[in-house]
Amino acid sequence: MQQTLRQLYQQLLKHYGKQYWWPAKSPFEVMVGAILTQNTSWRNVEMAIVNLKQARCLSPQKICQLNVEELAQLIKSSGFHTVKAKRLQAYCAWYVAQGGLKKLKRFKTQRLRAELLKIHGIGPETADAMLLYAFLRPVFVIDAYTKRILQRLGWIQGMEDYETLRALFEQNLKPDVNVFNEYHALLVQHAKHVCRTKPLCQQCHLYAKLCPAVSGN
DNA sequence: ACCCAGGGTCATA
DNA sequence: TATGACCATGGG
Repeated sequence: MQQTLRQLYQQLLKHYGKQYWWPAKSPFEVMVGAILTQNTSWRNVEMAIVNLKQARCLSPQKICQLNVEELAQLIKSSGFHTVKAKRLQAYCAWYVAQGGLKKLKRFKTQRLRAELLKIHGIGPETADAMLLYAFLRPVFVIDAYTKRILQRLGWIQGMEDYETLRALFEQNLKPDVNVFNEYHALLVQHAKHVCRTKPLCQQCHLYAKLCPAVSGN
């Protein structure tokens, strides 16, 4: 499995090139984006972030100070805005209470992950996206795309839970922040180019290279 | 008009 | 523990 996961990475990288994630100018912007993009296309999130910047509200303090209705209006384009406004404030309240980025960077990864998961509205994927793309920790982010692609390749059943899949990657790859960064981004990129419904896409260049038995070659 | 997107929480059985 | 409802906008 170590070899196949590595081959998948090489194939994706060769085909799509580097993705240079996360599209944000600061760690805090990554964190905000991670919450806003929950079950939402990145397009809609970008508009919300632009609104926050124009209103000069893209800081933990400002987000805490705004009332929820105002905040919800600013992020309206990202969908679920009433829910996400609360989540942003819950996250920023914690962020400020912990003393900001300098203090948080001192946390060990395990501890930081556990603390993030206690925050209302921060689940495993959002926490891991923050850990990898904002805190630069070697944590592999699993999402629906990752699961679907592995299933199409015939490498998993599809019933595995989040932690099982995360362990699959983390235990079979060297803990390299740059590789984990590109790998997850490449899986997202690839998922946009393959059929969502059909169990197998014959034209997909990956299958011939990675599982000839399945692709029929 | 229908489908879904870079999820998470909560109520129910 | 395991489903299902719910949150809601914008683009295809």
